[in-house]
Amino acid sequence: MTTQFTPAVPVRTYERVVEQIESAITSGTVRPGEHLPSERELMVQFSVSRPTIREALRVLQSMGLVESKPGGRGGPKVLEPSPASLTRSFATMVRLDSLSMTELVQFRLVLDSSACRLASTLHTAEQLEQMRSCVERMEAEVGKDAEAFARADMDFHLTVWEASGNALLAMCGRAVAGAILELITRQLKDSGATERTEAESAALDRGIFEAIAAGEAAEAGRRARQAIYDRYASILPPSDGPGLDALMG
Amino acid sequence: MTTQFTPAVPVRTYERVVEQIESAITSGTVRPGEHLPSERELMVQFSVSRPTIREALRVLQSMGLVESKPGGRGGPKVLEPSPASLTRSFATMVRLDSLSMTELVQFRLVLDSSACRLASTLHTAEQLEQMRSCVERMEAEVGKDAEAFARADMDFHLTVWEASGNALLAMCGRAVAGAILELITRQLKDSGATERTEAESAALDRGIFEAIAAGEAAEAGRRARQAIYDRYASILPPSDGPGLDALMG
DNA sequence: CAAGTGGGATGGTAAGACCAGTGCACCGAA
DNA sequence: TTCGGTGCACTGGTCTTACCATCCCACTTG
Repeated sequence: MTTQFTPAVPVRTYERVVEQIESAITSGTVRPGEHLPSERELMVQFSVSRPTIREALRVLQSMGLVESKPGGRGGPKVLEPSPASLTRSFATMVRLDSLSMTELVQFRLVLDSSACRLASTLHTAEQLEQMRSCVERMEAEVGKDAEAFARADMDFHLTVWEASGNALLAMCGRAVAGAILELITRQLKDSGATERTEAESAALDRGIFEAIAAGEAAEAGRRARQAIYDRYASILPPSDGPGLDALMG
Repeated sequence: MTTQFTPAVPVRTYERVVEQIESAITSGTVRPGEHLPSERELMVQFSVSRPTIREALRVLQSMGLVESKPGGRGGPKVLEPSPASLTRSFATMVRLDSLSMTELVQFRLVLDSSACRLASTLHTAEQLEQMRSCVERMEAEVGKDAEAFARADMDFHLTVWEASGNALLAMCGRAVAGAILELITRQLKDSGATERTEAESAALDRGIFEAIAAGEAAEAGRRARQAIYDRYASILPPSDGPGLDALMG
């Protein structure tokens, strides 16, 4: 025997509770909508104290797996799967990492063009109709209600992400678009100079829509890239140009 | 006055503690590597009891923001930003069936090919050397140490993501790769059938490396796409084919 | 039979205590 | 003087107990 002892890593009690409950949920032993035993019941079943149970429940809650409410008969409720936790993780990462505007725009360029390619072949008739509606709303609001225009713009992209059939792409797209929007509005409050590009934006989005409608994946991707580039390149430091250009070929 | 009372929503004490500490971290008041006050100190500063502080810390810990170890002078340590929490979210969602493996692979295909394109033009000499080293490590471990091979493989992609110059891309890439790896290895434990593709994987990665080294962005992206496709298409349900094919053009 | 009231269970929070591990400072030996 | 070991103080981990606010349900009462 070659002294193959495994390190005696200390394992937190509440972590084991988390593991067991988590696997009970993912394995379907308890289904969404059902209730776990109450804290007092769990502390008996796990042979641990209530604070330990509670710490475990807090972790599960922050993962979006369960929800605790007082009173309701029968303890913590198992929630429906939801992207809330992923969205939050993504958002905190974006906030935490002191990302540059260029990185955000670059990332969105990647996501958007891919989503458009996918949407070109995977869209449903209904989604296509919704895209058309959004584009028309944009065109109708050019130069009028800036907020309504922005909303229509966002709705268009939401629909595209939806139509890509990839929930991950959709979630990241929403998160990064939100982050960009936030930074932009903050930045604009300093510098002024807002609209005037509305007409161009609407035209770009219509171009994307038509490529998607025609099912021309490559063209849709190209137009999406170009749209992001045209819209945001001007607000990025010129020194960051290579980063964007590398993706434009 | 039009009866504009806001609902007296009960707010959990530990949630407020989480918020305050979280904003202290995201705002940079405390930096990664630094220590928060000890639990006993925090319970004085927040005027709450220790269990409340601990529940808040468990939540922050599950978000990957802090780490608690006994002894070390000065309380919980603030961690470097890491994709760990994102990785876990991905894996959990797939296990809960609210995300398919195909979506995960598709997402990685998008990220990987973009990262390779960027890396082709933005890489430093040092990073290039590191990539070469990883590829050679892979080739040396073919058919030998499976774990060392996997590590070299992962290191290669880590370097590529690093070289892309986009921290967001890198984080998401690491997260999705980690999730895929975790899910795959679990799946393999059930089905057996592992190696034999190691040689092919090494060859694919070498191809990517050479395209990056040559600065051929488009070719690097194409090869990265192909590599993901070849490696994972076989484990995905054939009905999900269109999703991947749409990106392969 | 309906409306209101009470009880009982739940989660939220607090206070106090003990244990095990860690790091540092101090002190003794080389 | 310097190196090494020992002890102490502090940390987090866990447990116990307790009290409060809330909520659901059943029972009582009109």
